[in-house]
Amino acid sequence: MPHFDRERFSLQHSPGHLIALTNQLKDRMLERHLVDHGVTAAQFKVVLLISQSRASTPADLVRLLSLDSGAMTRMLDRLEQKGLLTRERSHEDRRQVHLKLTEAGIALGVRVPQIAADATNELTGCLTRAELDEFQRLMKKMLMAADALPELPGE
Amino acid sequence: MPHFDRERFSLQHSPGHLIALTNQLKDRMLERHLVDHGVTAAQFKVVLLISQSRASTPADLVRLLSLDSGAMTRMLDRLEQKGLLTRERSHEDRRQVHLKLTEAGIALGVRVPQIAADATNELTGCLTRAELDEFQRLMKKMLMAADALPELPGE
DNA sequence: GGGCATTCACTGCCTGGGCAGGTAATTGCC
DNA sequence: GGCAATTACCTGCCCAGGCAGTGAATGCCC
Repeated sequence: MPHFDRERFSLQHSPGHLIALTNQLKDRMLERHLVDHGVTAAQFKVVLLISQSRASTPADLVRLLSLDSGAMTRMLDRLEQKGLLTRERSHEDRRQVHLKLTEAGIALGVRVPQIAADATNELTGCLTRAELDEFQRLMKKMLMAADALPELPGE
Repeated sequence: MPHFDRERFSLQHSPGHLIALTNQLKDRMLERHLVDHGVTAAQFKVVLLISQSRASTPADLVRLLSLDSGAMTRMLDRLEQKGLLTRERSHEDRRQVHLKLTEAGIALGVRVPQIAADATNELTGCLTRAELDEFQRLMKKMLMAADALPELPGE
């Protein structure tokens, strides 16, 4: 039996809109914590993944972040522009581009987990541990049902 | 006691990234249901709110959707361009612009609740009723804690 | 009633994502 | 070995949101 029907549909109470608002709130909080470090919420994800050695090419990032390849190219343009990383064509596979953080990028990468943890705590601080666990479980359930959860290599 | 700290922070398992992925999935599903009707997920919200008489000016929409005023101007440009609505300067308050759906806009507005319900059911179909209720409750809790839930006039 | 703050809609400029198409390199298959 | 399919990255063209600043209209308050 479906949860919603035509008569009862109200945007304000729909899960979809709540998700959009929650996502917006999360980004705002994260941006606020990041503003002094000169990067945006979107850029921080890239720096974090490279810093944690989870990604070393644009294709890695596209897979991990479920983003478009074209968007990633431009994102890396901006990060390169800011002097946070460098691109270098791979020798083994000349299609690939190797990403390496600069010194500034490494320094930022060290700070970034604490910033992300702070922002996440600010968002979820009003929830109990059990509520937070359930919240994450439900999102994973929906993502897995739609096969939209990128699997993690080496885990 | 905070939920997260620097050492344990992994983007893939963080609530923030799960929210982003869930939001992305929701938009993809909604776009797929809407593509035959010639509007995007963002545009459908505007048509729905005007159709349900919850908004009649750009300022209403900005409040209800928690969007930027400049973004709304451009959104309305596109919808006007598509022939879904018209703008008319208010006579009582000449700062305001009254929004009115055209016939095509009204026709779309009739269909849109069913489409939204279908898309929402597709997203949440894997949850039980209790899980869905809890999911919505938790999001409202976070939004209210941050005062980021637009209150609904007349409810 | 005049002066001032606020509201409303809009504009320019930026970041950001999706899609389609293009090119080069690699892989796989016969 | 050669050819087709795939992969990786990039580009142009969209839609979309945030921020800052503008100008006009309104409300407020003395």
